Amino acid sequence: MNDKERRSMPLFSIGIVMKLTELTARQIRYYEEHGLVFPERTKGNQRLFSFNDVDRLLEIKDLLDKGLNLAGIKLMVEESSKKEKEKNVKSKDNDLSLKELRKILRNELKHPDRLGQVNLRQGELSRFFSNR
Amino acid sequence: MNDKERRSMPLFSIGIVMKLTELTARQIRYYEEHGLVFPERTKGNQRLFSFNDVDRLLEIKDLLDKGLNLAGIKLMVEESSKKEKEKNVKSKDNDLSLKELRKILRNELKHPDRLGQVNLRQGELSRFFSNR
DNA sequence: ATCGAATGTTAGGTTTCCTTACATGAAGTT
DNA sequence: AACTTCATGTAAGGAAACCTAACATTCGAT
Repeated sequence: MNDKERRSMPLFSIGIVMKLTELTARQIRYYEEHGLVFPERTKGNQRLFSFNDVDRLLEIKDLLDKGLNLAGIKLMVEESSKKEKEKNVKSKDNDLSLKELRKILRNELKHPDRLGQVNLRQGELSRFFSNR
Repeated sequence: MNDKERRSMPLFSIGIVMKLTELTARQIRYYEEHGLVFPERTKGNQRLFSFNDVDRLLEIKDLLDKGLNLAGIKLMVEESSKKEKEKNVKSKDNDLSLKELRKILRNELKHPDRLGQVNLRQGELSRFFSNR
């Protein structure tokens, strides 16, 4: 499993995504309805979002805050997705990066500090897991 | 938000964790009952697992496969958690690592390849997000 | 004043998860 | 062989989270 797969893996329920993005369920569904995100579904038809999806939602939120309307945002996110794709084509395989990554990720903790409901600060997850 | 927080963040429903770990719900709950993992809970009392929790479950599964019983496993995972903690104490703050991480994570994809149900290969997530 | 875009809200139904309790298979004990 | 114990399966009843569809509201633009 490489980075690409990892980031497109359906992991999060809509409830979690709400907390991560501080968007309402209504908003998220509305954006999907208008072709801005494409979460997977469980067998029971419930939405499952990937890191990429969350990234995209954060980007959407960002643009909304800046006054864009959905039509404009749609163009923007499609655009930035294309760019990413190109980058991907040009960039080498990421198995090497993975090794580095592991090396970097050599620190650990133990007891979750009872964070409970972390409201992700705008763009934090995005910046980490994504690449705009 | 640093790496540590990110990894202890309650994100995954038990359903997802089942797929990630290939453990049954019964098993996961049983391990919790016996003090091997400590997932958070939603307001409605549903379990929410972090990356660390998933890591730990993968480690447990590993040890089970090797014939250990829960008592032994409990000792092991407690041990390895302690080690992680020590490492953490010694290691510098990871905001620097974060910068490197971002640099490394400069590749993207677009359309999830309809993976649907990825059964995480044993230890893959673990190796990526954790550090044993 | 009207319209459309974005979001809120509500209702009814389905899926997922919860706990509790009892059942079962495999291993070890007596 | 009968008994235990451990790890897991399974079933029941209920609660939480999610679903779609429909209607309501807000607000900026015409």
